[in-house]
Amino acid sequence: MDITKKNSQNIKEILRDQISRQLLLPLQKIPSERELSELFSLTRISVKSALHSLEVEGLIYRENRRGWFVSPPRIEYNPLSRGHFHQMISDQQRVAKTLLLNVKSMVAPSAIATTLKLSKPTPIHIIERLRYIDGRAVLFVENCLISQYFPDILSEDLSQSLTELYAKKYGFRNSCSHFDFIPTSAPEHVIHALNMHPGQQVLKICRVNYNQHNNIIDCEFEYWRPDAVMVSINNRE
Amino acid sequence: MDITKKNSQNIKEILRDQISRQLLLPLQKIPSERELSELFSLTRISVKSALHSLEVEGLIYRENRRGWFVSPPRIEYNPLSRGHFHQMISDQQRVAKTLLLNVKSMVAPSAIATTLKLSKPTPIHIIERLRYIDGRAVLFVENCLISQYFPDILSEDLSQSLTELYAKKYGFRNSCSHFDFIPTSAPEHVIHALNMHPGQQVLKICRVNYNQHNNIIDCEFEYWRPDAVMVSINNRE
DNA sequence: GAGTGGTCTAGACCACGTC
DNA sequence: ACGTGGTCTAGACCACTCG
Repeated sequence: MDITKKNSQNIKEILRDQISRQLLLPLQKIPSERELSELFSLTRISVKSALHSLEVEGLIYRENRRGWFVSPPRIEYNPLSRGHFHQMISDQQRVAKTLLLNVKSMVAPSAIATTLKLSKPTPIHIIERLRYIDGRAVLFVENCLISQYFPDILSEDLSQSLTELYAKKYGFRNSCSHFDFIPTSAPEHVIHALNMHPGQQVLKICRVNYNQHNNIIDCEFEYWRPDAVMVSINNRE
Repeated sequence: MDITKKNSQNIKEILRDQISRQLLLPLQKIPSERELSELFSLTRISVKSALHSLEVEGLIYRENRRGWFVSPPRIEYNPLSRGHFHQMISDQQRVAKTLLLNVKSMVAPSAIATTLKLSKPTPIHIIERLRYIDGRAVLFVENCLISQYFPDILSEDLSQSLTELYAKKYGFRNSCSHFDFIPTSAPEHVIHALNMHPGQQVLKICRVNYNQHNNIIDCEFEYWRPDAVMVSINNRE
């Protein structure tokens, strides 16, 4: 009876249902907004709003101007475990890939200087990388290294695990890290690298690393597609 | 020149600016969508989309059909620290309040049975509470207690800290907890209690608690307004 | 060039909150 | 009773992706 009333609920239920029955599979494309609006006799604005709400739930995601797709299961991210990215992903029977985007050297701008607790102008390297799971770009990572601790690091292969490189090349062990997890939106260059659109939500993770002498040696900003991840922590006392 | 082109960027910048200059203060109401659409010569749909993107960023929030408001600073939530809710909030110079909404007793439904690792039908109590910071409802909490561990608990004051009550009345110490943090949307009754609208994002936290004998005694589902909180963790090794 | 989502207009009615 | 956001129509053009 109320079919005309709550059409946008309708389309949400049907898509949710098709996803849970696996008629639509992870990474698969959903029919276009125009097709859906014909199918359900809705305007594109209404369709868009329904899709948007499934996106927030984490069931589907967007690639900018490419279309809507079904989200794969979330990765469990455990900040207290030692493994690095590729190991974490393969432990969960998924395929990881890392792409080096960009390397910059500069004096730390004020936001980063604050995070690294620098009291005077200090040279840093910024390493920008893009990480894929099962071929999908889900994570943009920006590492900010205090240059003096890492002489000659730019000549290394920077698509490998940096934590491992720190240990092998410089003998640094991670004695302590601080993490912040913030649901927010991402800066322009991140949005672009992830094929997202300004105004979409990400999970931002700020991490500050201390070596065995309790010096801050670098910090890391991670921006995750919010449907791709959940944070999992075990607190033993 | 491009004023007609990117109006929705315009309104975003101006509101962002007014918020950062504190011309608009936390908890203060923003002019209505209709007023803004006149001010900026935009349709309400465009205004709504601009507001929505500031909402995702965490700068403003909505109360269902009441209007848009400026977000106060985020609370830092540290899952590894022992303090309970009221202490955590007052440590950050903010004012906490807890409201008991509802108490139910039932056999654990399957989703909760899974979380509590129950192998057979088991009676539980569900305690639903709403938590306020500075007068704003930001957190819906659902505690699921395995009844056999907590005889007669329903006669206690359930708006106090449950962790403390567990210790005082039953001698339980928390030996270990497991946390999951998930950006997603919330069930109907949660949305309603938080004055939110279906399809809005929340930060969902699932917590499972073990006592000193390593038994799971309860679990907790928290749903936070996503602009109200950041998760903060220190990992000492 | 065809198809996609992103943005936009100029209205309308509804459901709910507030007074 | 009035103001608020929530939903919706029926179009349009733009920016980008893909083959």
